[in-house]
Amino acid sequence: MISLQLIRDDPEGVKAAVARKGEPTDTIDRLLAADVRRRALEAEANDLRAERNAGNRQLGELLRDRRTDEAEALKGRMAGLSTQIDTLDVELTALEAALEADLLLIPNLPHPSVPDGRGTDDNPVLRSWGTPAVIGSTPPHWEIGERLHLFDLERGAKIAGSGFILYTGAGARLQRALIGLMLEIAAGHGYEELWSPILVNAASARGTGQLPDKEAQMYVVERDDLYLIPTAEVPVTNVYRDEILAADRLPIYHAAYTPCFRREAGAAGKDTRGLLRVHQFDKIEMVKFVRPETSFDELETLTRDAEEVLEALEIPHRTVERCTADLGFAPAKGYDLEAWSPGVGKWLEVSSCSNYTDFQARRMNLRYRSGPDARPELLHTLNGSALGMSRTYAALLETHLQPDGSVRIPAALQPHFGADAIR
RNA sequence: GGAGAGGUCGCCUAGUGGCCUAUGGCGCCGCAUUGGAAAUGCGGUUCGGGGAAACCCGUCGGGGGUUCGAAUCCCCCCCUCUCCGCCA
Repeated sequence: MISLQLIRDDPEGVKAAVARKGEPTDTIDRLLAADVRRRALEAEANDLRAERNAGNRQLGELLRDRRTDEAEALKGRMAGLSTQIDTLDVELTALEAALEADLLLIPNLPHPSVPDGRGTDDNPVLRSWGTPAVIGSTPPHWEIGERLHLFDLERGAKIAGSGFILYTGAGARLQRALIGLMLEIAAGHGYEELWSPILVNAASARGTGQLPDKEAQMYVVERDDLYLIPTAEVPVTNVYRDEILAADRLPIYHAAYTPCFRREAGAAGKDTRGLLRVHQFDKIEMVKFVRPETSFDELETLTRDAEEVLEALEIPHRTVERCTADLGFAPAKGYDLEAWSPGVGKWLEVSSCSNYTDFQARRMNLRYRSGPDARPELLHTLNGSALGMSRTYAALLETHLQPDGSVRIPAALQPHFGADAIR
């Protein structure tokens, strides 16, 4: 959520920034009107409370002194005050709820450096690594996987449904090896490993911005009011929710492996073959908690850390900057890593690295204290995948398929996989 | 799932309807003392909202209720601990 103060101070600037993301701006005027009204009501209720507090103090003294008649008279007046306060409170509570609800719907403002655009086609390519193989030079990963018995899409669908992958034998081991390598690389960059819950409560889902914006994307365990995480970003970013961290603890880097669950509602038929778009996939997520003035530099190193995984896997890839239309609800700026899939003939998004500035921190009431006597301030949060597994897995199979039908295992992965090829 | 005990300002803790405008200790910060320190003494030390400020308001796990008035009484929920049951 963005700062209400900022909306008060510069409503037109906020509207312009929201409009750049293509999000509606009508909530902003409504919000400002509600804010004015709220503050007036609050001041009024505040004064009445001060009066009641003083009166009650006096009433206590009267009762102690056994001045019963005076006490009874005062009681009558106090009761009237409380009725007035209650009336104001009812309106105030409703107003605050509406204000909060509106505030939660306003996206984070894009950083001025974010390029304008209408969709993914407008994402500028910043850099690329490796030489993409010619389209059609290799079969798609689902054919490779079937021939080498790496995964079983039909039985996965039988067990859970379409989009739930059953990995088998060497295919399962490859999955585990990738997780091991990625966690090891993250550890090498100073990310402390976490192993977290993969169901979260509503407060956590709200904290990172999944609620209310992306509720339809999540699997919900209604009976227990829990949500299956769509990314480790949710549990890991919420680790310090409602805390005040000492500045000398910053920056904090965490990395976590988790399965991720996404309903992908509305995406049916769109790049869904094989491992391209699945309901459950594995991912290593890096999360950073940093001082505000460092967050954009931290985004650059975060992105580099993710790129290094693709380099270790020897997969040609490119880094694009997400334009305003593709940036997403909560980030202020972000990059995507796209691995080349010669079998599918597409660039596959395998990582998304974003700076959320204070957007998530404000929702989570997550602050830090710059010195012993300093006021708590919001810190900045970032996260990036390193990497999303199933598409990386697909690109890996297609990239390293050998003429003899085997798949070469890149050197960095061999210690984790325990062999130099899948035959 | 059942029974019980708890949740108070970083930590510990007092507090059974109005001198609670929340006690005391530890820790921390400042000042005094000192050549410097320790010890000692004095003062400060939750977080948030409003306000130029003085100051006012809220905040005792969360939400409701009773009352002129709730940390305190009642109801619901969450969390922690102990015991029992079930169980990977």
